[in-house]
Parts: sequence; structure tokens; C-alpha cells
Amino acid sequence: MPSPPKRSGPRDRANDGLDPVGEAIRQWKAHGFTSQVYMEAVANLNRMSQLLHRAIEDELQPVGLNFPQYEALVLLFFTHEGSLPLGKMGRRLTVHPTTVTNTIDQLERKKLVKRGPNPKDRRQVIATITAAGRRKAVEASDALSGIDHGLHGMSAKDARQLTKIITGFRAAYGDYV
Amino acid sequence: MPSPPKRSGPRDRANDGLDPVGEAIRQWKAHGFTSQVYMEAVANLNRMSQLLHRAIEDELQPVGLNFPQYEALVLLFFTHEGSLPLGKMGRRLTVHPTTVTNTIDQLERKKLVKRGPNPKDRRQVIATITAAGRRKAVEASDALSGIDHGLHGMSAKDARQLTKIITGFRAAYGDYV
DNA sequence: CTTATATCAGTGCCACTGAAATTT
DNA sequence: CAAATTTCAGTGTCACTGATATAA
Repeated sequence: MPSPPKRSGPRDRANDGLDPVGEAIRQWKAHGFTSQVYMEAVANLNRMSQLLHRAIEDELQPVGLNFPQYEALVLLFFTHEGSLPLGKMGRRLTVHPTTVTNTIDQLERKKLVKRGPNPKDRRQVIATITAAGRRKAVEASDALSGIDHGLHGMSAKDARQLTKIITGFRAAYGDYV
Repeated sequence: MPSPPKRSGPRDRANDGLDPVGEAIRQWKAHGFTSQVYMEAVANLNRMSQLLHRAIEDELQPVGLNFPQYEALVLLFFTHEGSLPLGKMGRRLTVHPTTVTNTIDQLERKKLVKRGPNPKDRRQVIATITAAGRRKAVEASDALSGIDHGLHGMSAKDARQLTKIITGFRAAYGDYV
């Protein structure tokens, strides 16, 4: 069953009874602007991202994490030793180096992660997940799985199709080898 | 032809020769976490959003707009009178009311939009696009069409399929009537 | 009196730049 | 010497909360 909605605008705002994305697309076409098929896909995709982001943040909030914190934590959880140099984390999470510093600061304050030196390369700082961090990573992951990462209501077939199209795009774009 | 890449991480960072998204998915599955199909779709979707956002911002930067500014401007451009109350803009753009205030401030400073009162409802403030604003809206739209809104390289068939799946999701989610 | 509109003050977050210190 | 790693200071932007003034 589809997730019961409730909001459609930014948080709690009604939308004058029409679909703002559909309206934007209609106007784009009505004015004869080009690249209509792509504009339509991107407008829908942006809106979907907005909805997913909110669904995920709402689900993580009671767990006490935001999404970047969750991603960093689960990345550490997934490694053998439960630790990784900060630079490597940034590349894996595709976030800015200073963002990693900030995120690890936040997780360290919550006692979910510890900082430590790397004897092999003394330029590096290594983040290590704590026992509490491991429990939190599982708890948060379970919460996200419970709503299918925000896609609750979508068929597995559609989800697979989505993955297929996007991975194809990313490959053509040169996002990965 | 696909857009030539150049970056893969946040801006200019190399990725240790592997796909960070694929790696996260691989680990998710290796640890037996549930909702794998959806996790995979959302991970890819998030990465795609990141790439699209950067492509669009890079394209708009020489025009002198960021994406929220562009969206507000083109929304006004599309109306008959070239004007709209700020509250209505927020609902159409699905952004927070204070964000509309800020964005209109920015556009007003650039002389692309003017603020004015609404005689019919004196609570409202009406934003009106200027002649320069209209030229800028067309210029920016042309720039975005030139890269297919960031989807340059994707087949029209795939773009249509993407739209179909996402609109289906949004409908089931209750995002629009 | 209640509701709607817009604004402002202030917080928190992330992206980014540029610089610094340390180490390779 | 140059390059890599992390941190810090500071800027800009957006989402959000809570408060305000005004008007419906």
C-alpha cells in the first residue's frame, strides 16, 4: 500500500488543488520551450528527491541522526575493522572534505564514533565506530528499510527499472568506470 | 553523445577507482540488510540528483543565477501578467515561505523582479518580472535546454520511462490529486 | 477572534574557498 | 621540492522555528 501522504508543499502547505510540477511542465510546453522530455523528467526527479529526503529525515529523526550522519555511520559499520580515514570516507560518500570533518565531529559528540591516528600514515585521521554506533547503525537501517528508503508503495519492478535507467545514465555520464 | 565527465566526487576528487554508490549497495547486500531493491534505487537516485544539481548550477552560473532563483524567475515569466503573490510562488515552487522572501530579495537586487502591493488583498506582496528578467529567463532556459537539463546523453525513451515511473510514485504517494 | 500573508531574527546544515600545519 | 591529509575561518544558501505586523 502507498504511504499515506499528508503534505505536498514544503512541510504543511496546501497546493491550491493542483500539481505544481505538472503545472511547470505544462507551462514549459505551452511556451514552446525545447528539451521538453528532459525537462519533464528532471522536474519530476527533483520533486521526488525532495519527497524522499523528507521521508528519510523524518524516519531518522527519532533515531537521533540526520541523513549525512547516518551515511557516514553505516559506511564505517560496513568495513571490516569499523574504521576508515576521513579522506576516504569523503570520497565514498561523495561529500566535501570539510563536511566529513563536521559530520565526524557530530558523531563523536554523540559517542557513536571515535577519532584516532593512523600509524601507517601520520597525516591521516581515522574514524572508528563504537559499540553504541554499531547499535545505532542497525537501528537506523532497520527504520529506513521499514519505509523502503522512502519508496514504500513502489513496485519492485519499477524500482529495478529506475535503477537500470539511472545506472545507465551514470555510466554514460562517466560517473563510474 | 554522453556528457564528457571530469569529476566524480564532490567537485574534483578522484574515487579510488571504484563506484562509491555501487560499493555501498554491495555492502548493504553483503550484510544481509533488507529492502535491497529499494535501497539500490534510492542510492542511485540520490547520486543522480547530486550530478544533476551540479550540472545545472554550473550551467546557470555564467548566466548569473542559481537554481532557486531561476525557478522563481521562470515561474513569473510563465504567467500571463508576469506577476504572482509571494505565497503562491512558494506553493508552486514547493519551497518555504521565508525562502521565497529571500529569493525575491536576491532577484530584486539584480533588477530582474520588482515587488509591489496587491490592491485586491493588501496582505499580499506581488512579485513582477522586469524586461531584463524576461530576457534572463529565456537566456537561462536556453542554457538548460542545451544540456537537456543535465540529462544530456540519456535517450528520450529512458527519460519518458523515468517520468512515467516517478509520476506513478508521486500519485501513489499522494503528492498530487 | 481567527486565519492568512509576508517579513525578520536566529539556528542548523551543507558546499565551497582559501589558508594553515603536518606528513609523505 | 611538490603533493596529500586534515582542520579552521569565513561566506553563501536553504530549511526551519518562532515571533511580529498587517489585513482579511
